[in-house]
Amino acid sequence: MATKTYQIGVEATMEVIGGKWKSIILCHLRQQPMRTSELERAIPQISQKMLVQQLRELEAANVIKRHVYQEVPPHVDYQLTDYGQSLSSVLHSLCVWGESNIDRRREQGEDIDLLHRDDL
Amino acid sequence: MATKTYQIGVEATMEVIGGKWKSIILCHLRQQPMRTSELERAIPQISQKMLVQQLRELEAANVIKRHVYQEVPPHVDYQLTDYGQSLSSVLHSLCVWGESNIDRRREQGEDIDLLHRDDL
DNA sequence: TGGGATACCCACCAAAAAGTAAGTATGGAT
DNA sequence: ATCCATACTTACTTTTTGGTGGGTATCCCA
Repeated sequence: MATKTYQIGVEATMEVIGGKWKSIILCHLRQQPMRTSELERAIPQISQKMLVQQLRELEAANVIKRHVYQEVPPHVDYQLTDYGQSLSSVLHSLCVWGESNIDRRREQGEDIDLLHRDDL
Repeated sequence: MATKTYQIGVEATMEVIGGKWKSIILCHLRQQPMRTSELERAIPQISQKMLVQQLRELEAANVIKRHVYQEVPPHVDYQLTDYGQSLSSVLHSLCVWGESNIDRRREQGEDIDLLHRDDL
């Protein structure tokens, strides 16, 4: 079997949280468990297909856990695993830097808006 | 002019450091200024085209600076701007989490290798 | 005259990621 | 019988990203 080789740690991190949607999903789940429909509302630009696909990949990477409530209509939520919690400070710093980036660009005259700041 | 709207700060961060290569390039530049050929050696999987393209985008985002030495043969290097430096702790935490992710996977029996740890 | 070194740039093509729109399944309420 | 809500799933298309192989420019040196 071939050995998988990384040059530098960040490569492995980006396999887990990289891509257009994963870090956004994780930042939301960092604050509280959320069900599919809540995530759809929190991330209005995402398609249902991408949301489900990204959730499956995050589950496979063991950073989130899918919890099914035995109810009708169906009720499912997603939350960080303990391992996913270990990403919490990384995710927080990603949010905070983005906020400062937005502030800076706004000061330079860009017409730019941020709806939710990360408070925790 | 349309207002650009972000839901959450991490979206803006990922515009700057997202994609397959940008965070890797930045992690290398975090340690010291590097010239094109050094970056090529440090990131052996990247093609010349992608390297140049990503460097241009990082320059446009104002996180790195291109420095031309007036010499023959040509000599150029890239370094973080002051603003790029503000990403330093984010980049470091991305490297460190990746390292722990690799360690964990190795403990679980994966055949996996990491060449360079982030020491600073 | 032409080769070496460095740092590109460009045209073209392939692969991967993402978007769209529709369909499936469950069981309760009307 | 039909509809509702939720949480998917699938087929198909478009967009984005990445790869290949070439070419340009400079000046020195043999």
